[in-house]
Amino acid sequence: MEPKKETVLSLSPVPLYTQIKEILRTRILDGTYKAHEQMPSESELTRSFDVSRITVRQALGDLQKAGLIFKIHGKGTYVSQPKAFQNIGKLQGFGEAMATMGYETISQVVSFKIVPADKIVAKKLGLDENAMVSEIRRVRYLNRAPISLDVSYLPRTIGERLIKEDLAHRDIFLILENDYGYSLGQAELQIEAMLADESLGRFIHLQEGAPVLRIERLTFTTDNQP
Amino acid sequence: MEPKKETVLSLSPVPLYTQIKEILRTRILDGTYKAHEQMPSESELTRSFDVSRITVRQALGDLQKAGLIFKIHGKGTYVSQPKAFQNIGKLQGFGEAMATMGYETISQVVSFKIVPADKIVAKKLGLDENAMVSEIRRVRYLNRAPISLDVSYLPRTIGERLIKEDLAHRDIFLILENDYGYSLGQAELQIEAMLADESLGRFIHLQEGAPVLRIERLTFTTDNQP
DNA sequence: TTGTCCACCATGTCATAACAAGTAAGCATA
DNA sequence: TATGCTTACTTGTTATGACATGGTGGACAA
Repeated sequence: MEPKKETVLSLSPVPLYTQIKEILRTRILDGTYKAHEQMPSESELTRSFDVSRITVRQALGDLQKAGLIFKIHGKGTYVSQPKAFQNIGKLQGFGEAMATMGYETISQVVSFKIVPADKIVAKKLGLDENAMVSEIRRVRYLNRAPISLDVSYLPRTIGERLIKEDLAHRDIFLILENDYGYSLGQAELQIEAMLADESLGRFIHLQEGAPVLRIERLTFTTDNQP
Repeated sequence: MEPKKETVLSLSPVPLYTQIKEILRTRILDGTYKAHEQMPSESELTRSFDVSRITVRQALGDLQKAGLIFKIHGKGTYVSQPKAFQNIGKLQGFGEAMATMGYETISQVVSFKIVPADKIVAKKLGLDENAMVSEIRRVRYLNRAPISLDVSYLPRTIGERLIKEDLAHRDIFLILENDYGYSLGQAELQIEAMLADESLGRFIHLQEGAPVLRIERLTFTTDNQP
C-alpha cells in the first residue's frame, strides 16, 4: 500500500526536521498516536514525508529528548504516557534552568524599557530609588503553549548589552555566565500563589483570576553583586 | 600543521562517538579545554580523531545536552562555566526524573532481594508487616561519578518483573508507566539531611560522616495504589 | 509437537558529500 | 577614511548508503 504523502516545504526557512517534529508532536498531543504503542517506524516516516532517514531521526530524537516518545532498540518507537502535570510542576520550580535541558522552551521579548527603579526593585538590587534599570519582559513558551510571563530587572549597563543578544533561544543566565563572565552564585527564591491579573492574561492565554504561581528570584554573583 | 591523531578503536563494542565524548568530557573536566572560549572546531576534531563529522557532531551534541558545552552558529563551540553545585542540587531534588532529560545518569543494580517488609515499609505500602517485598538497591552515577544510592521497595510481583528489565539505562518509573501501564499520579516527597553511614560510604566514595540528603518518595498510581 | 535457526524489520552507528547560513576579517573601491 | 564586497572560517541542515545489533515470528527439522 502506498503510504500517504505529507507536505513539508523544503524551501521554507524552517528546517525540515522541525516541521516534521511539529507535525508529529501535534499528532501525539491530539491523540492520533496514542500512548504505549503506535508510532510509525523510521522507514515509514521516511517514505511518507519523503525525506531522508537522518531528518526523521533528528525529529524523533528531539521528541525523545522532550520526553514525548521513547525508543526500544529492535522493536520500535513508542508514545510516552503524558505527564503534563509533572512537566508544568518541574518548569515552574526551575524557571530558566529548563532551557539547558532537553525541553524546548522559547522566549519572546515583549518589551525592553529603561525605567526608574521602584522602591522594591531598588531595594532588592541595592540601588537608589529612581535609579535607571532595564526591564525586560518576555513570554516563555513550552511546546508552543505560553506558560509564563517573565519580567527581569537588571542594572542598566547589563541590560543594554543583553538586549542585543538572541534572547529568544538562549538562556539569559547562560549569556551572563558564559559571554560576560559573571559567575552566578547563590539565589534567593520566593514563591507565592496569586491570581492572574489582566495584563498577565493578555500574554498568556489564561482566564483572568486563574491561579498562577509567582516566582521571584534574586540572583547574586559569587562576589554578592545582585 | 598536522593535528595530532588520537586513538579511538573502531572495533570496540563501545561506539566511536561515545569514546570521543568521554575523551572530550575528560579534557573539559581536567581543564585542558577551559571555560568561555576554546574547543577545537568540528573539522579539527574530525581530522584529529579521524572520524566523520557526523560522529563528532553526535559527541558534541551529547555534551551540549549535558550542559558541558554550548555552540554559537557561525562562531564555534565553547566550554560552559562549570556549575557542579547547581547540577547536584537539581539532581537531588529530582531523583529519577533526571534521566528523562539530557543528563546522562547510569544506574547499576547492586542487589536484588526479596525481603520481609519491615514496619516502616509495610505501613507506607499499605501491606502487612513481614509481607514479602522486592528490595532493589542501585548506585546512580552522573558523569561517571557516583552520586546516590537508591533503595526501592516494591510489591513483590512488580519487583520480579522489573528485575528482568534494563535498569542500568532506563528509568524505573518510565518502565512502570510505559511498559506496564501503571499511571503514576501524585507523590509524597520527604527530604531530610543526615550523615553518611558506613554502608552508604562503601558505594558512594564519600567520607563517613559527610552530610548527605536523604530523600524519601512514596509514589501513588492515579488510583492511589502506592 | 517442540525446539532451533534464519529471514525480516526495527533502531543504532558511521562514512561521504553537499549546500545553507552566520561571523569576522581583509581588501578594494568610492 | 569609510563603506561595501569577497573570502574563509564556523555550525546547521539534508541526502544517500552501508553495516551492526536487537527482537520477533515463521519455516523447518527432530
